[in-house]
Amino acid sequence: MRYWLMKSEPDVYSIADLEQTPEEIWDGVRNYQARNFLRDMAVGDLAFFYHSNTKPPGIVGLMKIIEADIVDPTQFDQASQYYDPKSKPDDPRWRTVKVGYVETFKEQITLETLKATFGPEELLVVKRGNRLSVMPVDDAVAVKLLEMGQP
DNA sequence: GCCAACGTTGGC
DNA sequence: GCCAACGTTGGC
Repeated sequence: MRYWLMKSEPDVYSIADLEQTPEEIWDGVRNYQARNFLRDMAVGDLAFFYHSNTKPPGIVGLMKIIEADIVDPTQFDQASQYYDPKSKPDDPRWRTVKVGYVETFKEQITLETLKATFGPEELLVVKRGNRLSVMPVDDAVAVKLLEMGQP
């Protein structure tokens, strides 16, 4: 079982939205490195939900991978902002996962706290200029994050 | 609103 | 295939 971190702008999609659903296809990722990480995910993996482009940014909760290797439907939807005319239905370019809500942390772990606790080599999200929206999290770091989120 | 840090595009 | 220009992400 592996741990991951996945970013979303809460104005677009927040952990409160996921809690209401409470499962969702994680669509709209259009970056090859992030897609490759999505491809490596397996059912049962846990992922930290990170709110980006908000004040303050940080980890707000936990979700689990409930279905792996899903074709992202938005790539064929011309009405979607994620529509990709170069992707062919018989050879979809963008695959993703379905996530399920697990919990919202009592307190958000802010980016400021993350930077104070972890180095960029431990946790990629604290690295300056990092734009990757999906990334792996080491077991040891994940265990610490879970402790921080569940005081 | 600014701008660093990329990723993508397109001319050559 | 190179690389300048452009666009986007996302913290500040």
